[in-house]
Amino acid sequence: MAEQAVQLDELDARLIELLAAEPRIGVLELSRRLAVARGTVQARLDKLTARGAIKGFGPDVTPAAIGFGVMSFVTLEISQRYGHDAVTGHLAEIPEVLEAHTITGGGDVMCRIVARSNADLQRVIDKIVGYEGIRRAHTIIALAELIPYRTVPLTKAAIRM
Amino acid sequence: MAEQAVQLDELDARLIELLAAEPRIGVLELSRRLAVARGTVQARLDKLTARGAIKGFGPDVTPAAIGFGVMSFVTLEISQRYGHDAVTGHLAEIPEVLEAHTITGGGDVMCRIVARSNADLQRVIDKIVGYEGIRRAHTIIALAELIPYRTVPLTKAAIRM
DNA sequence: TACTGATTGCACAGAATGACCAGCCGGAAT
DNA sequence: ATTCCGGCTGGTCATTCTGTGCAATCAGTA
Repeated sequence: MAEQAVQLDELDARLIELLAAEPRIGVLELSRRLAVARGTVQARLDKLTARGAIKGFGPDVTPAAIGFGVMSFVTLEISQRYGHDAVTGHLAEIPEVLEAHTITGGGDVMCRIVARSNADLQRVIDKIVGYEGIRRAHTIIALAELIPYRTVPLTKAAIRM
Repeated sequence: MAEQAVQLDELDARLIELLAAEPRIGVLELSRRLAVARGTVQARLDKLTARGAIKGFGPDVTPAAIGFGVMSFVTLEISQRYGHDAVTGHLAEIPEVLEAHTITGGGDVMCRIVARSNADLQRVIDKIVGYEGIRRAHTIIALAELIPYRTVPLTKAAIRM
């Protein structure tokens, strides 16, 4: 967690934006589009990835496109006796759990779940709550995606701190 | 939204897994690791991206690493008079809004918000609710990331439908 | 002025890419 | 059984990109 907040400049932001728009283009092409030397692009990219600003370039899998059309947010209430670690271990074993966070407020853990259908969602939730450490689950189904996950606007907002 | 659920096979799953683990390796290296012909890897990748199973290979920006260390889920209650479109437009203009979904249950819209600090979160929320179409906001702050966003386990679960 | 860090332009060898093609294989249809 | 077909293989080709190193330039700072 030793992440020092990286201060981006305008070139970094444009670099990320370009990369987000056309991820398969290489360093050379990037340097041409940005009108800077190739070495500069390489240095910037190395720095951004080294400092953690760019985690990676993983393939963005669309769950809906591989059969998991139902997405939902599930809030869990966990027994105090069981630590978060145990619950995390349990959730990590369920592939339909895409992410999980501890949260403030009524619930203790918020996780994002996908399933093949509403009926299948029931199965997944049963799998989640079928663990002693979890007392109850509150399910919210996502009906439509208004804004798909994005970070490009954020990088632009980050250039002058 | 013409996404036909793509049926993955075991090679697809291994391909995605490898790509997720080491995103910068090329097609040739992939073919070596998977012990298949290079053309096969190219064909598979083309098919997966063409059918939408892989949305892209965008740079995964870590908001926390560029100064936005606070993450939260905000549930919005919107006025019925204003359509979702108007609200979407408003939210889309706020860079700190990383994604948004319409949902079932008490709220109407769930969105993911980041901010530089708790104080800054207040500013962002004010910006969100400073719009007529939005009546109130319910904020849940994410304290710790138990499971970072992942899809690899899901691809494995998808191979036999 | 001297120093440091970043950027530039250039060069090189090695490697990967996209594009082909002929051959092979298993399953499905005839 | 025979034919057809899609997918996979292994190979080649010219082109392009990558990683690397280097000297020179430039801006900001000590």
